[in-house]
Amino acid sequence: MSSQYTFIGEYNFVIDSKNRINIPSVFRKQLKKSDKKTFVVTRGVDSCVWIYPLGEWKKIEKELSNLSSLSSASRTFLRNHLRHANIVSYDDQGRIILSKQLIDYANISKDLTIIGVLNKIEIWDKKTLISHDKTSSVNDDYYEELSRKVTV
Amino acid sequence: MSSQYTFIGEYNFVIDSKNRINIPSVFRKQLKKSDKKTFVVTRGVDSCVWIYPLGEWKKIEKELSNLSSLSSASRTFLRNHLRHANIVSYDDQGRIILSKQLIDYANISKDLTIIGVLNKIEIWDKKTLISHDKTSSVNDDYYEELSRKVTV
DNA sequence: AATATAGTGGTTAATTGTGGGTAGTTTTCC
DNA sequence: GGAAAACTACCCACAATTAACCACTATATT
Repeated sequence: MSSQYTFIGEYNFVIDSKNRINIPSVFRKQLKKSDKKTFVVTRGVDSCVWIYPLGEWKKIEKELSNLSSLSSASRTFLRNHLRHANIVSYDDQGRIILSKQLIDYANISKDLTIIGVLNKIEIWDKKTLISHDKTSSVNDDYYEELSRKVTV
Repeated sequence: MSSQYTFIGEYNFVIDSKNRINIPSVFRKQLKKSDKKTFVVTRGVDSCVWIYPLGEWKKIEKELSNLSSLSSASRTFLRNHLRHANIVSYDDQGRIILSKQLIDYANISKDLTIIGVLNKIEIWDKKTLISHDKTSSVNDDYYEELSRKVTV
């Protein structure tokens, strides 16, 4: 499964009093018409928020839709992976609204760091990311991410 | 078979004294003209209520009747859940009426949690879901296999 | 210098979720 | 059968949230 998106780089932004966050314009420009200015926002594996362009999310959905509701483990898996996701479109200024649940989950207060990770975008609370960087082995994270993308 | 619906996310609502529950507007907006503001409501396999858009339900009926890939035991199992289905339309405020049988089955009192699961919507009693979350096995082998396979 | 773009902050208007009323219909029970 | 109760299908109302605009500043571009 290959992606046409190449989100890379790191940007510092803020969240405003209405829980709006700006998606960097360089990322927005990569969206296709079929994405309809829409992202799917959900929990990341670490304490961050993951953002997918709609079309990229649809690929994930396709995989998920093969799971049978007859299996109890499948049902639980589906629920747990879908319940934290939101569909959001960005406004004329390029901002999306982040749900309170995700703000809590990612420990977001004011200053954010937005990171492009190929086919998805990560939103981190700035301080949380700094302390996460300190406590986690950079190499482990890097290879873990790679293992998901590349089959060597 | 993939669906055109993308029901995802978790929402907290209440049921009122007339057994009306609101369908989240983000879900309602996805309905097509051919669905005629109508859902099919039935027993979920867990202690919850499953809701399908009318058009989606018709697909399921069709599959059920001619899917030979399912064992006869599976078909019987599914049928026993789906036979409790009833057709409901939502009112001008976006609410449907839930039957007493389904309210009893899903153990619904007042606070609800509504979860989008791709092509269907689950209605849970809030407390029931919380205790279900605790007892559901997310650590069995199959669940872990799913986590590895599906890159969310 | 003038123009355009990006990020941030507000204001206003529309939508959403929830509660209730009522007239008509169906069901229940004696 | 007929009265009482329960249930529908439409209404209206309203607070709170959300979406749609407008405005300002700073940086980049021509």
